Amino acid sequence: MSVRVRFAPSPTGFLHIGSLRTALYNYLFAKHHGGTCILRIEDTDRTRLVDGAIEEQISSLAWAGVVFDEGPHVGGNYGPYTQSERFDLYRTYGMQLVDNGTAYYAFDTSEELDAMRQRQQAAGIAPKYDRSSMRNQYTLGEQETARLLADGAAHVIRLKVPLTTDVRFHDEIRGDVVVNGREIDDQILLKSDGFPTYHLANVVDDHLMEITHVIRAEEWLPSTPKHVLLYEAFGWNAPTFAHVPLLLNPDRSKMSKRHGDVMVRDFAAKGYFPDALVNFVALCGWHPGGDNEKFSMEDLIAAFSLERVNKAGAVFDYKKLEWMNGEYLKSRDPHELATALMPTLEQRGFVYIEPSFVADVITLLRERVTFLKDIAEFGDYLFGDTLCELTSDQIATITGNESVLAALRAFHAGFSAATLTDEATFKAHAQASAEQAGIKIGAMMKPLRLVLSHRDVGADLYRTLQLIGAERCSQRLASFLS
RNA sequence: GCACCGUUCGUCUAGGGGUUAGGACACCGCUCUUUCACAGCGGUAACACGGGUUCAAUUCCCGUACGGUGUACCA
Repeated sequence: MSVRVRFAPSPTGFLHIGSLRTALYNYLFAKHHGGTCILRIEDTDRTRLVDGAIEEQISSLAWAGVVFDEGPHVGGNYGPYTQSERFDLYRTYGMQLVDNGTAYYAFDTSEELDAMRQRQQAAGIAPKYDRSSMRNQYTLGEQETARLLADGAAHVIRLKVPLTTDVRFHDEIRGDVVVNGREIDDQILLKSDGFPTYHLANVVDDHLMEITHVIRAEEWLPSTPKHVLLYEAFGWNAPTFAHVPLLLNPDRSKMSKRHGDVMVRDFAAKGYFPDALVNFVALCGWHPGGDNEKFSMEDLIAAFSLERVNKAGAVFDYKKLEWMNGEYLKSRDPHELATALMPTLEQRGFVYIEPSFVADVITLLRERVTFLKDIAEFGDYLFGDTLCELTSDQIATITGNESVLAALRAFHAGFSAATLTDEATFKAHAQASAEQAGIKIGAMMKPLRLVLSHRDVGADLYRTLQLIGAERCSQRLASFLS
């Protein structure tokens, strides 16, 4: 049987980084096994829908390289892939359970349910639907139930959980899990608005779409027994379950904003490379063994297995992610990077710049920054002639010492395009200029850098001057010295 | 509260009955260097605790502690 997995988000907002990882694991698992990866939209909570969320999530996923073989946007033989378009299906299947005695009608109002929970809390017992005292098919009797239904009374369908039998299932990551029936609530399957809850819709769709492996976040582990019960009630075989560990905040709670970016689009906007993010996030909770940490999508697909997914949650380390991004920045082809940087440069007003020049600048500066777009800022003195303001400290560094100024004048005086033909010539000229003013070459370099770039730090000066070009260097020296 | 899941350096992790417990990020130091970086070299730093089982346990079992998740007509 070929592998079929699904990623099933709710369109309630932007794509969360944790969701990306769950989607990624599904994708990797499917591709590793030559299987099918499906996108299904779980929009059964009509109150939480967010406009445009589906499109945003799909595009965030696509940005990261997670694409689907089936889904609302690409079609497939198991559609529709949006649950609201499968509305009638769930009622039909829900009724099937009522008919076979594994689910039942209940008529309680939310106030009555609240009161029940309060009573239970006061009595110190776990809040759970009390089938024997609430208003449902069993306490009301068949006749009254039929009458209420005929009157169109608001009602829900609840799962009839066996009172004391153990529910057991195997999780690929966690092993065998056993939960006693008395711990499991009579979950609502069909809400009074006619929509299914997650649990019903999820099980029905996973079965109908022939899902073989349910790979989802650990937060679903506690409700899995309900799903197992549902499969049994329908007489269906349950898929294989695999609950992946959570992504965590530094305080080890479930990852959320507050501690940093959590939406995939935030990472994209910040300038992370999609493959760096994917590489990093794949390694949060999974490791193929060995010392390698760089994995392309192809590598990940080849290496991925559920057996090597960890059990414990992983704190999301933004620092290490930055390092990872830097690694990608350093290993990428400069010409490709130049193309990617062009829009940013244009935004900053640097137009008519040769891509090959940009590539040279990237090669020169990329070891010093984390993000590609940082180069537009960090190398502004290379791209344009409007330099940032010098601080008073910086001015003092240059003009505070008469010898330094003398060295700069000497440097300027003998400076020409020929000075930059090779590094030795440049060095010799700088050396001579410093000596003439009676200072060491080291004492002149920083002031020289400041005059030409208005920055304290930067790349190797010889290469920097070369890229600025002899003419612009001369102009900058002249305008400062005058 | 109850249920479930988890616990190797600060963080991500490798490992696995006998190891100097390995790597990476971060941090510190050194080297290189006109600066900042990069790179190279080196360093600090971990098997939560208590019982078993065993010749031997960080590794297997059981408890405890701690943490997380769940406990909705949300997913």
